[in-house]
Order: sequence, then C-alpha cells, then structure tokens
Amino acid sequence: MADYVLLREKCVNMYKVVPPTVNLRDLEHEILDLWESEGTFAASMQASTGRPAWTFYEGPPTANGAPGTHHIEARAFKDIFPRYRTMKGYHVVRQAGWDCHGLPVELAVEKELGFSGKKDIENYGIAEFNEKCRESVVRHVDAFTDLTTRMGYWVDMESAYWTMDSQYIQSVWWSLKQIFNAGLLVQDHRVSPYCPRCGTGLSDHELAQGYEDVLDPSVYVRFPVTSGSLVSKYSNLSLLVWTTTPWTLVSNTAVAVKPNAIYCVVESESEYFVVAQDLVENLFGEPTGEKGETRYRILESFPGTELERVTYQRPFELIDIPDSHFVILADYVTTGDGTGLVHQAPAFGADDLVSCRAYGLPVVNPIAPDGTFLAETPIVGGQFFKKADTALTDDLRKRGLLFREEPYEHSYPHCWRCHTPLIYYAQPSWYIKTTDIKDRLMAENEKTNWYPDTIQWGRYGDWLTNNVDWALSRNRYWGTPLPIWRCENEHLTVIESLTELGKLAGQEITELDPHRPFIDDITFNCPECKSTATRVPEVIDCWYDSGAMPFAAQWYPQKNSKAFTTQYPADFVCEAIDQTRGWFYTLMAIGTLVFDKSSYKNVVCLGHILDEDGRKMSKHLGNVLEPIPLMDQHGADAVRWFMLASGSPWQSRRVGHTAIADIVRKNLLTYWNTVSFLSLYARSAPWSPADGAPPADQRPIMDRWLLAQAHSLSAEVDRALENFDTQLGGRLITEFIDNLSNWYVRRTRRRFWDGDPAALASLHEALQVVTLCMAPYTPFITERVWQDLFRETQPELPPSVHLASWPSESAVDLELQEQMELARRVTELGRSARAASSVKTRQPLGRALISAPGWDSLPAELIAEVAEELNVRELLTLDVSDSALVNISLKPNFRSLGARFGKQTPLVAAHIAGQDPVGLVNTLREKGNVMYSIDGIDAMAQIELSDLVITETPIEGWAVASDGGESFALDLEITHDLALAGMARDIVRALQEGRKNAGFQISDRINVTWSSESRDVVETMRVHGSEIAGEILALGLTQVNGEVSGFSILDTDSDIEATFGLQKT
RNA sequence: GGGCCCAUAGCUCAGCUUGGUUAGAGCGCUUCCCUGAUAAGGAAGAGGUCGAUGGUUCAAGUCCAUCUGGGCCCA
Repeated sequence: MADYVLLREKCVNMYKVVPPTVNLRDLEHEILDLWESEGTFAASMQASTGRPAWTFYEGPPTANGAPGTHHIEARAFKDIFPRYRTMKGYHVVRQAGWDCHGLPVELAVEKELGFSGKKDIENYGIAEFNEKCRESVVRHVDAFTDLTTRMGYWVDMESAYWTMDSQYIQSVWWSLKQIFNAGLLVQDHRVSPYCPRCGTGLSDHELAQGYEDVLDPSVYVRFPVTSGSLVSKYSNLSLLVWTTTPWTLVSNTAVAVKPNAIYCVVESESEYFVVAQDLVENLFGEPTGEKGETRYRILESFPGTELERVTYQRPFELIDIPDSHFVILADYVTTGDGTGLVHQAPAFGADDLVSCRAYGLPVVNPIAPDGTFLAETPIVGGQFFKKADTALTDDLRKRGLLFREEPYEHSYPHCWRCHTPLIYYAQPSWYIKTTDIKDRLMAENEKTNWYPDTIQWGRYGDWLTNNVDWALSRNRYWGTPLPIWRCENEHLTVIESLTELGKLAGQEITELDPHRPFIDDITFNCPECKSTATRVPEVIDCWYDSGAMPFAAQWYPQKNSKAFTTQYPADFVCEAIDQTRGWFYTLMAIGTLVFDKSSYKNVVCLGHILDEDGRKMSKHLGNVLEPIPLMDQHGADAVRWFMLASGSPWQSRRVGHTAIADIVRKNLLTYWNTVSFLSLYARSAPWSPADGAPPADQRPIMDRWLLAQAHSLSAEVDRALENFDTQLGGRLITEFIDNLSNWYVRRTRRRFWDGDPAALASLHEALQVVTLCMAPYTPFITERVWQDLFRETQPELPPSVHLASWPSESAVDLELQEQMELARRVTELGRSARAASSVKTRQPLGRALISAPGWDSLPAELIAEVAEELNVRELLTLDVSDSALVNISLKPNFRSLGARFGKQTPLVAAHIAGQDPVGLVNTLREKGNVMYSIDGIDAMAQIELSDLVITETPIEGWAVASDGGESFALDLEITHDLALAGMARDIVRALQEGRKNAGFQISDRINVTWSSESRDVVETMRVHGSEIAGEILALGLTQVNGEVSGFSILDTDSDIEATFGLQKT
C-alpha cells in the first residue's frame, strides 16, 4: 500500500510522453491554439506591467499587396528582441500599425477599376474612390494579420494604429502645425521629380526607390553664336552643348558655363567651336592624327566669365521664350564630361532654375501635367516627353546642328510604383525645410546606435549631409489632407484638429471623415481679412504618416499624453536597409522637428532577402517564396531561425528550402530528440524533479560540466542579444545542442538507462536553460517542450516559457570547461588513431599513451570518460624521458617568439629547428629555460617551453594520431582476453538489436537461449555471460543444442558463429 | 561620376575588430566505424593561388592602397 501511494505521487508530476518524431507544422498549430485559448500574449503583457519600459516601435507595413517572405525577416527581428527583453524583466509594449495611405494603394485601386489617370478618378468621384482605397487597405491588412499570427510574431493587433484613422490624422495635423509655426513648412516653386502618370511630385526618398538603368540618346548640338567679340573673329562659330535630354532643348533658355574654368575656340574642319579646354581631346581626339596631320587647332583660351551674355541662336523655335538665349555663369557646371557648356531649361532642372532666376530669365514649360507636349507645339505637340527625343534629334540632324549623337546608359529615376520615367518639373509644392535643422539631425544621428554601425556615417550619414528640403505635398486623393486653408489674400491658416476647424467654421464636425473630399467642403472666414479661406488641394506624403507614428499612434496630444511620454524615444526600431532613407529618416526628422529629439536610440538595419540564385524576389521573375506555405512546409521556427541566425543579417542573404531544412534537422530535431530522450528514461525510471537528485557539486564530472556549459551559454547568449547579435547567439545555441546531444547524452546514456537521478536532473536543468535561451528565437517548439517537460513536472513554474525569466548565470566553471575541451580533443585523436588502425571501436584495447599539455592534471574521472569512449582500458602519459620509445618533433611557436624577438624571430626559429629535439625538451623540462647565443643577435636568446610546439610520438608498433602538439598512440596488441571482451560486446550489440527488432520495450526482461559450435563463443559466454545478461536485461542465458526458442537471431555481420533466441519473461 | 557593402571548398556561410606559419563549419560526394535517442552520430578522403596586384610587417585570409567583379544607394 505504501508503495502504491509513493508511485501515485511520483506520477502526478511526471513528464509527458514526447514521441521521438515530430511534425513541426502540427506542433506549431497546436501551440497557436494554446496561446489563443490561454491568452498567453496578453498574460505576458499583464505580467510585466509596471516594470521598466523597453520601447519598440513597429514600422507599419504598407497595407498594399500580399505580404512576402521578406516580411518574415524584419518581423522575426521585431519579435525576438521584445521577447528577450521581456524575459530580462522589461515591459515591452508592442503596438501593431498599418500604413494605409499613399500612391501604392491608389494605384492598386486604379488598376482594379481600370483607370488610366487622375481624370478617371475625378469622374468616378473622390469620395467613392477613397472608399475603394479604404476597402483595399482593410483587405490587405487581413493577409498581414495571418502572416503575423502564423510566424508567432507577438504584436498587439487589437490596438493597432491605422494611419487613416481620424484621430491619427489629427495628430499628424497637430505636428504639421508645430512645424508651420516654426516657419519650416512653406510653399515654394521648385523643380522636383514628378510622375506624369500619377500627376504628382515625389519626395527625395521616394525618388530613391525608383532608379532604373536606361539607354538615352545623348546629343552634342551646335548653338551658333550671334553676338560678342568672338563672332567678328570667327564666322561659323558655335557653342557646343551636350545634353542627355533632347526633349528639353525645346525649352532651351540659356547656356551656362563655369566662371573660373578655361574655355577655348577650336578650329576643326573649317568650323569653330567654343568648348571647355579640359574636354577638347574627349571631343576631337588627339590633336595630331596617325600620319602627323593636324586634326584641329586651339585658337585661343579664356575664362568662362568672358562668355557671359554672349547670345546664340537657340536650337528650336517652337515656343515663345522672350528676353533670353545668352550665356550665363553658374558654379555648378563641371568640366568632367560633356562639353563644359550646359544647356539650361529652368522648368526642368533644379540647378537650371536657380541659375536662370539669377539672370531674371523666364520659366517656360511646354509640358502638360500629364507629361505630353502641349498640343499646339509644332513637331512634338501631344507627344509624351521622352518619346519626343527621336523627332527632335532627327530635326536637328536635318538642319545640320547635330555635332554628334551617342547612346548614353545611365540610371534615370522612375516612379517607384508605376515605373513611368519621371520628369523634373517646376511646380508649386509644400516643403518642410529640413535643411534648416540639418545640424540637429546630424547631432541626433551621432547619438544613435546603428547596427551595423557602418550605416551611421556611411549610407545614412551621407544622406543627411546631402539633405534637401522635404517635398511634402502630393496632388492626390487618398492621403492625409494638408491642414492648410488659404484665402484670396494668400493668408494661411493651419489647423491641428477637427475641433479647431469646427470652431473656425462654426460647425460641429468632430465626427467628419477628415479625408478628401469632405474636408475640402469646409471653409471659413480668414481670421485676418475675413475673406473666405478654402483648403489647399494637396494631401501629404504618406511617409510623413509613418514617421509620425511615435505620437500619432497614441493620438497624442489629444489623448494618452502620458503613455506617449514614457514611450519616447524608442529603444529599438528595425527594418530592412531600404528604410534608411525612408522610415528611419522620416522618424528621425519628424521627431527632431517636433520634439527636438530623434525618436529612436537603437536601429537594426537588415540586408535584403534574395532567392536561391541570389536574385531579388519579384513577381515577374516567378521566384517569390510564399511565406505561409514556406512556414507550413518547414515550420515557422525554422524560417525564423534562418532569418535570425543563418549568415549575417546585415548582408543580403539567399533563402532556400535546403538551408531551412538543414536548420530543422540539425538544430530543431536534435534538440527535440534530446527532449524525447529525457522524457523516455525519466518516465521509465520513474523519476521527476520532485524526487530530487544529489547536489550539483556532488554529481559526476559530466553532469557538472554540462551544467557549467548550460549556464555559460545563457550568459553568452544574453550578451549577444544585448548587442543585437542574433547570429552569434544562434551559433552558440547550435553548438550547445550539438555538445549536449553528441557528447553529454552519448557519454551518459548508460546512467539514463539506470535511471540515475543525477543524470536525469542535470539533463533536465540543461534543457531548461537552453529552452529559455531559444524561446525568443523559436517560440513554438520551446513552448511545446516547456509544456511537456517543465510545466508538467514543476507546477511552480510559469504556465508558458514566454512568461519565464531569463536563466540566471551560475555554476559556470571555466577550468572544467577547458579541461573538457582537452579531453574531447584527445578523444578525437583517439578515434582517428582507431580509424587508421582499422581496429573497430567495439574491440577493447589494452592501453594508449597520450602526450598533451595539461593531460596530467585532468581529473581521473575525466580520463576515465575518454578511456571508455575509446574503449581502451588504460590511458597513460607518454613519458618523453624514455627516448627509446618516443620520437619528438619540434616546431617554433611564432606567436610567442614574435612577441619577444620581433625582426629576429626567423633567426631564433631557425636555431630552434636546428637543435636536437629530445635534448632540448628534456633540458627545458628540467630547467625551465635555456639560453642561446645566436649569430646575428647581440644578446643571449632565452627560450622557454612555451616557445615550442612539441609533438611526441612513439617509435613503432603503435597507431598514432597527432594535431597541434597533442598526440595519441594506441597499442594495437589484442590479447586473448581482449579478443573475448570484444566478442562479448559484439554479442551484446547483436542481442540489443534483436530486442529492438523483436519489438520489446526497453524495460522488458527476457530469457535467452543460445547454441554455438564455436569454442570462442562458448568461452566468451562462460567468461562474460553475466555481464552480457546484465546489459541486455536477460534473466537467464541458457545454452541449448539445436533449436533456440522465441525470436531468433543469427548474426552474420560480426562473425559470431552462434544462434540466439529471445523470449519475454 | 560619388558613397557604402560584399568576394574564403562544388554550394551556403563562419573566421578579419585583436596579424602568428596546418584557414574552419554545414550541405553534397567516396570509404569505413558506431548505434536501445537513430529521418541521428563519429573517422578518413577528395575539394581552397582566402577575387587580383602592390605595400606595411620577422610574419597577411586578417592591416593599408590600387584594381577587377557583384550588390545596394545616390547623382
């Protein structure tokens, strides 16, 4: 009865059955259900409430199009650090967000509706169009939600911010008003990149997304000079002008030269040209031809300033451009390529506009907002601007003005969404004068930690250095409306909320949809002059929306001002490298503009994900990996592990099935097998942690080593993750799992069979530590293990691994860890010697001699482990003094010699190499050092043992392996005793296999009958019978003549001339 | 044209901060071994001018310069 009660108590906290094989996909779905039903994520947020905050901002994915595998990358990083920090005792708010506005959404809807431009939208109705945009956003958010859930990214989607929410928009308005009040939000006519298809300007960071290589015609054109002193000297004199945009020649207004550059008149084939002197050879070749003929002559030279106001005949007379067509001076002109004379079309070049304005030149633009030449323009009327190049070039050629024409390959900006070539186009736009706060931005960047750090002053620093004002406005529909109202007297009123607007307008409009067209209908009397103020038509760049999320997500300042202030700035943001000039910039810029402080302290910047062949994944290449099928095939844990720890996250990486399958096999399944192993033997013992075990310091050395390793692991992974180094952390975990499985368990198996509590408790603890370390990487499998091994056996533990704390560092024993390293190196040498001798491991050998620094001081227990692993009865120290048995070879240790002897190192090394190795080593071991007088060295050279790499090997009759100064020599003599012992092991192995094949449980007791004609077998059974019986859980070994009973074995593999019969008792 | 990153085994990648004379891992291939965790594990073998050239140094995969090729970003 007492026994019964005891057993029952034991079983209450018993491990669950963990099957050796596992379907990771099913496991993950079970865990998702578990988290769902237990509300684990909410519980983790709840449990950490009140702890110090560690702030994370979710960069909102654009809710446009389906999520791809690359989204798993950034999201894996956004998940691991909050999980890790939560385990470290912080409260990490994780608010999801969705970027709802912008051209991408509009374009998708336009495509859906079959539209081809803004006219279609306006005919359709802005209200209806925007409603479609809203629907599209909601639809795509669902797909992101599925991905997020499936991959185990814990982010609160219930409280997600949506940039199209009225409150969010009003927070954005508020911030714009702050910027306006600071005088940094202004309207200006500037040349900016413009997409004629979308009918709107683009900001610089959008521009950055869309460069494509194109082949453009570049032309060198004669502009005949019509005035100035040069004309009187040279008839037939032209300015030679180069451009890669022939279509802008229609609008030619002036020619710019560099004031301090040297220009010259060149005579070539009785024609005269003005070009920059530096470029003459580029244009006309060597001055003298192969036959010594003169190809051209430079007639005179002068600085650019002398060309100022020289008039010329413009290339086309198609549009009216009054009071123009003369040479102007501009410092930005270079003489690096072209001709040093730059054609000016102020409507189409930012530099052109500035320099032409300085001369009071007109800005004439023959291009309609849709990118076509105005219908009335001769030759090119109605043509799309880029298509006009051919007709214009043909016309120039016909009129003899074309000097040269060559294709010119360069990257040209295209619309990042619709791939239409952009046009640089003068138009009124709203700008944020970020150049005014450039110094502040640089200072904030200085304080930011970038991972990798090269971005800080490389890619990002350059971007800041070359900062230009932020072109904020878009002439579009689905976006945050610019909250500026203007009256006929040009007075501007900026509003920060619907309440404020309602007051001005004398209406109750707090429930109004703040989007177009509804907001456009609200007008009021200008506070300054009482005339009617109406909203300006623009909406804003959606990048501003996302950059405003630190406060707008909280609906600050109207709501949650406390929540906002404790959550600003972020400790951590993370996106792929393309966000350097996108979100990372807008976050920092808006933070600095509005709060005079960047909104993040640490930023992790990931490389891109490529396909298996190193190509970008894209729909038209057909190499897209669908994220959810990928995770269902391999498991989200494996995909996450790949993203976090395979290769360097800073670099672009190739993702493919083989790489992920390796992770499953090598990492996850090995881990799982170890878990399954513990469960199997603990249940069979039976043992659970409640049953206790000897104190750690009284356990066998393997256990102490394992615990030391496990706790070192947790300390090292901790350090790695603290430094945002997921790759290092992952490598450490992989190494640990390998050591755990292929050294600790392998060596300790026998103790598990015996149900040794010390072994079981040690493995339990080690698995617990590694499970906790892995939890932020692979939240699913670790949760399963937590449930089955730990929650089951230790009811006092938190109900989820994700509610647990990071393991504490204790029991680290560096000396023991180093000793084990040595033991394992010697083991490897031993295996190598075995393999070389082709004496199989199952055959015991009598002795081996080892020579390795530190070997003598290894604990006997550890030496015994090595002996057993190698199946050698005695491991002895190779005694160098017995020089009859031993060969010594010496190599100089350059690291140690180099430090002392510098330049003379090779002399000393050569001298050492010339010594008698045995004599030198014996002397050093006796005296500690030896002094040499060496040619070429003034002082005596003192040599110590550490200056040598000594390899000792026996002279003959031994199998030897050595590496790095350590040697292992195996005595190959097999005595009769050893042969019998070897046979015993063969028999055990054959019978074990028989047990397995017979389908017996590991704890089944059996009876064995056997029959053999072999004298060796008979003798082995006599000498080693009880040992064999013990190994195979046999209650009896009975020799029979003829037929054996039960499951019978005739082992043909291992030369055992016997038949065995196995029977369950 | 400028900036940044990358180049190491057939493939995917460590190592480079802090230079040391035998450059590693995984996958794949060949042979062998071990096995009551077994869709594992171990040993050996084949496979490397560490992109090229030059420099610094006693010593360079590692530091410096230049170049070539690839990628990203900018003009």
